[in-house]
Amino acid sequence: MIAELHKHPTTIASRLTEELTDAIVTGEIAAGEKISEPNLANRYDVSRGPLREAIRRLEGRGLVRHVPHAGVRVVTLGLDEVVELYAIREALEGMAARLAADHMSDTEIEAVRELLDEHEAAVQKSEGREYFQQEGDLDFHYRIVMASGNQKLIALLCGELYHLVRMHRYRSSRTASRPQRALTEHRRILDAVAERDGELAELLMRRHLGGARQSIATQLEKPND
Amino acid sequence: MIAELHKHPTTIASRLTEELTDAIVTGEIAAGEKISEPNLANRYDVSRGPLREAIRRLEGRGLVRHVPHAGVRVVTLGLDEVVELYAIREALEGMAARLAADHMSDTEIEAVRELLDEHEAAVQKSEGREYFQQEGDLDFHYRIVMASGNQKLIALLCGELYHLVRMHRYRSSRTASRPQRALTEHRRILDAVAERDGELAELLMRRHLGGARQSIATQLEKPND
DNA sequence: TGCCCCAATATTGTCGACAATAATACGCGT
DNA sequence: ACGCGTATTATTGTCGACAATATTGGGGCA
Repeated sequence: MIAELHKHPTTIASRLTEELTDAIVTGEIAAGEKISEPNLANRYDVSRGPLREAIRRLEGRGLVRHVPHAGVRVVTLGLDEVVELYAIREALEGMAARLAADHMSDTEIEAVRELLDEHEAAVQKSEGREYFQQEGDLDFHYRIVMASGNQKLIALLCGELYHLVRMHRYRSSRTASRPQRALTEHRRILDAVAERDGELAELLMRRHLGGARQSIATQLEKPND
Repeated sequence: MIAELHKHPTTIASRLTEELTDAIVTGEIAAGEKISEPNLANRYDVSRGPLREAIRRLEGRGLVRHVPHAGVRVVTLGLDEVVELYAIREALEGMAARLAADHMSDTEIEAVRELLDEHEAAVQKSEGREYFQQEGDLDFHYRIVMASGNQKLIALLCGELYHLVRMHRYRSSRTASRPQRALTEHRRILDAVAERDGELAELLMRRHLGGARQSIATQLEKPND
């Protein structure tokens, strides 16, 4: 988010798309909230034209739901839907890990290793600061997916699904992060990638995400809160 | 496409989205072609406003690619990209088949069985009419995915990926359809679903799609055409 | 009193015109 | 004659106003 002071003369609709995406993910615009076009238009000081185009893109990212002549609402993202999301991550990122074992360069592997070291330090220092760990978790997954080499897969995960994952994390912040355990699993996955063992990498990634999914599914059972 | 004479007062942008999707998929609008807004606007006799919104949605479906201030182009869909696509289908539809084994109702299973019978008859009667078989193939996959019960999965496959698959099929029509073999594999998958054997259903689906992927990947090697 | 129909209001959908950027073509200089 | 800078043109991006639809509130009737 530090960039964008590049030279590229970006368009209002593009800028709005990112701003609104961030606003929805962080909860600045509440889940389930009805989006009023005139409202948002002068809130972001833009015309309705670019705003509507940005909204159409949010629609494609699955962040809002649109019904003709009735407006758009931010998705609610119930726990069951998050479970669905994690099931898909299991399949897709398992595949990504397998491919990454073949495509990831040695230097990139080393870079991710250092990234995990930073996460380790961050976790040990600030015990309760789960927020950073959460974002750090996605950082790792992001790297693995990028290394898969499958462009469509990258677009799917980074362009749509990860936004929803982040959205869920901002909502239920204190839910079973278990940073130490996650970190260990990340290291194991990376080790498998480094050894070019795609099968193992996939297995470990699926287990990693499957565990997270079950953890969420468990909360779903409980009356909770 | 027979519908739409329902009562629902649909919007121009929505109608355009479907029309343009179909036009791109069938090749009426050529792959790689630059889309001119004024051109298409009076070609479909609409204003540029709804047209732009429809284009944004096509963008989300991965059918066109947009660069600011330079317009949008229809995606090219090289063979390597199709291979990427099938790799994703392998992961996602494998998962769908496993879930379908748990969720598909007996009556729905029977319905799909009849669908396959129709396909069988169609294949045997009109030998060379591959087109129908191609669409029929997606019909089967569509049913399995719908039965998975995972809404996000359904949206991903039916809302984005299948359009691209159909697009590829319209381009390279006569490429190794092997309808008889595909039909047999479909039956085996459905049998596994009927026996509630999710693991086997997933395995068979992955093999089914993996075979198709390798078939395409082979064409990729050859100098071809 | 409660329900239904109708009018008033607000919001979404659509349009045509204007502004900004990129592509093109022409002319000038070397 | 060739290349480059500039003017022209066309296309994309943006805006404000109008039309169509849904929602809300009020009034009448059973």
